[in-house]
Amino acid sequence: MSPDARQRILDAAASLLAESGSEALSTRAVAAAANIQAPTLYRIFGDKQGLIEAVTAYGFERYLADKQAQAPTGDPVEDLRRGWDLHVEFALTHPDFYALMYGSVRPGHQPAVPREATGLLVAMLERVAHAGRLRVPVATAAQMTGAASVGVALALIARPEQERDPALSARVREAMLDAILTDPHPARDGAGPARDGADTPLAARALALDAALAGAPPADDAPPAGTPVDTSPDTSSGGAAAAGAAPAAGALTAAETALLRQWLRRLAEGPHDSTGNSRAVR
Amino acid sequence: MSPDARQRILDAAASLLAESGSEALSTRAVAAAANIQAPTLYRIFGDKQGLIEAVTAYGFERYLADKQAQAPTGDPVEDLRRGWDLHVEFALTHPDFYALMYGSVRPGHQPAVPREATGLLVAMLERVAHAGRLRVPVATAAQMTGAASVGVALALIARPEQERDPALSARVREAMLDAILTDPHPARDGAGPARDGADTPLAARALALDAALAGAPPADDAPPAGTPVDTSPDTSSGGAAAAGAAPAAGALTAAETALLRQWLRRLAEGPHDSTGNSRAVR
DNA sequence: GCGAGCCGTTAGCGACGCTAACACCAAGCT
DNA sequence: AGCTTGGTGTTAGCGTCGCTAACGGCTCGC
Repeated sequence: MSPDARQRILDAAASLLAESGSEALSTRAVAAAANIQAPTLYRIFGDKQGLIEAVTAYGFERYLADKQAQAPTGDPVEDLRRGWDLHVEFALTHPDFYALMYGSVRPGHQPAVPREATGLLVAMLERVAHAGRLRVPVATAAQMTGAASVGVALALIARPEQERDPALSARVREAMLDAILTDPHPARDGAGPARDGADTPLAARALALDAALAGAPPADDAPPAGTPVDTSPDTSSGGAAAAGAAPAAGALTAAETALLRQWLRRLAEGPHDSTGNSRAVR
Repeated sequence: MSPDARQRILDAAASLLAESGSEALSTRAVAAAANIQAPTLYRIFGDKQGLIEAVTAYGFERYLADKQAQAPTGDPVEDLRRGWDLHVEFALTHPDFYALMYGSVRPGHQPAVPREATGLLVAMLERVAHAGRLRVPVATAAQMTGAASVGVALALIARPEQERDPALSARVREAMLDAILTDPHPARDGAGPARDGADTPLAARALALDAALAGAPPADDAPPAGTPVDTSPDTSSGGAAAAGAAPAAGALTAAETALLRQWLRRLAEGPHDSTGNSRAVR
């Protein structure tokens, strides 16, 4: 009677969500639409949150599979731009999915899809760093661009369609790129302030070396399943560098490489960290 | 028996929300805590969404009343900075309130508190524009900074407390200010970009960084004391650069810098593979 | 005095997330 | 073959939720 109940449930939930919004996504309605009973749903997904995470991940991956083929450009910065635009485009074309993924925040915990998307973002940024174009550490750039892009997407889908400023996303995107990249962009409106300080080459060089020490940039199609995403800013402390993954720096030991990379990131951060709260990097 | 039922309900709902999170905010629990019956609650607030908007507005205004006295500085840009920080600080000190205000997005409609907060933001930006410091329209700047600050606050709330990067907010804030403000920093002598190639091998990168470090005198052990404090972190650093002596590697001590440079030279002449640095990691 | 409107209370409706308990059925073991 | 075993489907129901109809007592203008 039911060849693949899980898939039927996911399809039913996805169409129910796309058509009637997240408020209509009840377990009863999904079970009725998938023509199964409630206990089967709970046996497969555990509880409603498990269903939600599964259906959001399902929709997200289906969208990525459609669009990911266009990703690889030669320029990693351009890839980063396209990643931003893809993110916002997904939010606008599937607002209910996006609201469920990013727009339902519970203070303690982060669901699965944003973490997965952060992995893709980190992979993109590692390629950018490998090209010597990043002037902040990859983790910092990932946090900044991730937070800003989510904020833009939520702001866009929160207001009615005709009130949305279509240029908002690109403006914030370029502002963030200006903040994390080294080079001034070649061809945009010439009003760019061209404010690369004399310190940026040092930071860029440190980060480029750090990226090289981390190993080759991840391949285009392979999402870094194994690469640890060091969310904590000051961390790593050897976990990444020392444990597995010894990079090609044969001249240094693993412990030395770990300490070296730590220093490189401190170099890239600059002499002092902004803001009154100077407890950023101890 | 009930001098002011509305106020009692609001207080009960606020404490219930602050203590037990948004999931415990049921109309039944609020009614029981306020010692009233369900129909009274619905007569006053209409439905649960009305209660939520009222209680979030209540908490937000109470917070604003506490902090708003410190607002007026002479500099409107500094006021804008404080407004940003106030926003993020509110999100971090009252995460459940904030999650209810900004973190529960329904694709069509925007609740009351964000609209009210946007009004304050627009007022601040109008003063900035009046001072001639804005280079984009006020509405544009409001959308950009509003979206980015909400994204930052939600990103900070979403992850556990010890994983939060305390500098993230300031970094994104300054990036947005750089994007919407006219440049107050005097243009410096623009040393050439001195970019290194896209795929420089590891040795070249090590040497490039070593050369950059050679220009900087080894920093003394107290970096922040001597360096002039600049409010704008990323961009400027004009004080340090204008001091002549190059981008001080203030993040590292003299001994660390020495050992770092030693390692860099070992990296440069070490047995790195001739095939290029494409060593797969995972 | 007296109808009119306001307010609190009781009781309950329909829907929700979730689960115990049982029926069935194919597969493996003695 | 007989029996156990484990997975699957089904029924029925528990406790809670948001929300509301209906009633009774209250004050108040007339």
